[in-house]
Amino acid sequence: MTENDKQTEEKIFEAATEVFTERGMDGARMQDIADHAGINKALLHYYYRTKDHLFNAVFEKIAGQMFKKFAPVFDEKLSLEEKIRFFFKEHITFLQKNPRLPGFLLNEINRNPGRIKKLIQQIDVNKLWLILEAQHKDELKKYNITKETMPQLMSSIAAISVFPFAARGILEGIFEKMNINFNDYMEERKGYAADFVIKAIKK
Amino acid sequence: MTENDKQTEEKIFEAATEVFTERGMDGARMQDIADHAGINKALLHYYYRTKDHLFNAVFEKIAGQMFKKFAPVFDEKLSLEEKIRFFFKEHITFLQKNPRLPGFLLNEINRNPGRIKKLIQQIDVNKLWLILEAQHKDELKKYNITKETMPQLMSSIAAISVFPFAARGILEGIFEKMNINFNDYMEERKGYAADFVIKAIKK
DNA sequence: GTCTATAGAAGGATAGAC
DNA sequence: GTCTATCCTTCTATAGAC
Repeated sequence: MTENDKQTEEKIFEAATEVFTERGMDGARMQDIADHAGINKALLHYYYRTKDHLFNAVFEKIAGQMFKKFAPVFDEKLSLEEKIRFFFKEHITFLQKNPRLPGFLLNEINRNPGRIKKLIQQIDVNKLWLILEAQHKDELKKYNITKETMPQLMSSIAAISVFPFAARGILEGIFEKMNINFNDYMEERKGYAADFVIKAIKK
Repeated sequence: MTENDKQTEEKIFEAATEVFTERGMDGARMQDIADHAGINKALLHYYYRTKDHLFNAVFEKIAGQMFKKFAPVFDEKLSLEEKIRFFFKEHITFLQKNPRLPGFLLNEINRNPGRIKKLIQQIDVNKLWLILEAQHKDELKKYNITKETMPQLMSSIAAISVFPFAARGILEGIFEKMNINFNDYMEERKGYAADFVIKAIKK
């Protein structure tokens, strides 16, 4: 693969990411992607054969990025409370830089749940619980966290972080009349969300 | 409009709701809608002229239903805590019966934020706050709720209720390995979410 | 590797018979 | 009001020249 190859393939991938996240698989047009990449439609097929191949490449990259963002929580040598603060700060900051990813992913997974299966299969939830339990054995006694309520808690944390971006269009519509800026709201949310969750789970 | 008209138009609308919520505007096919309605493609155009008209009819009906579900909270003669319990119970029950609505709405609003503007313009957020304040003047002192933090709180409540349905594909993938049933999880969530939020906002 | 031109299929919309 | 047949545009994908 020559240097020039690399550049073109890269340009196509970036253009495809742009267009797919903006319009979704069904709404995206190969012509539009070619225009964004500043090249010809035929070249897309030369590098990626079909629209489906190109989409899958983009989807898997983005889905991978998204899930990776949850990982550091299980490595960091932080208290449970610090981990929660760390997560919201990092995750929301990531989403501020990639605000369209949540809507894109949620939608495409709904259209085709099988797409995400492969990625999810790699996650061993029971193992993650054991890690958390080991890391915070004593600390856990201060919180209402059990293996049984983990799904409720985890999905609530994800919801609080991800939902505002997925529902951005609605929120901005409402905020408009209250003179609230979406970015200010998200900035404030990093701390609010952490306080909110920590308070909720304390015994 | 004859009785027969009514039946056909109704059948079309129901079929369109089914197909649009399942595949989205871009992914839906007029032929598919016609098949679901058990009629001919040309009839769709006879009743709704274009795909766009038909979609808008479906979208506005669904968006209206969704927003109406938030209204009773401001009418009910309940304590703040009871209102929160009432909301999660009612809203999640509604979504259990219409599990694809969240994903559909969030996605279509992202594709075209202007679509929801008209509906949102009718909501007077400042007035809603005044109502809440009047209804719970004394009670509010026991909670960390101010006009300033209302957006954070409201969006968190919506998130906790709506997100699991929008992310259903991901959650079911994860739950599968833990032998958790999505419906059981949602049933449990009605109470969990209420406890969670009430705890979080108590002073 | 990149382009132009075009094939081939799909899908929205309409004409016209009944 | 409902159907069949068909038009016409759009879009993915490929052939073939350079």
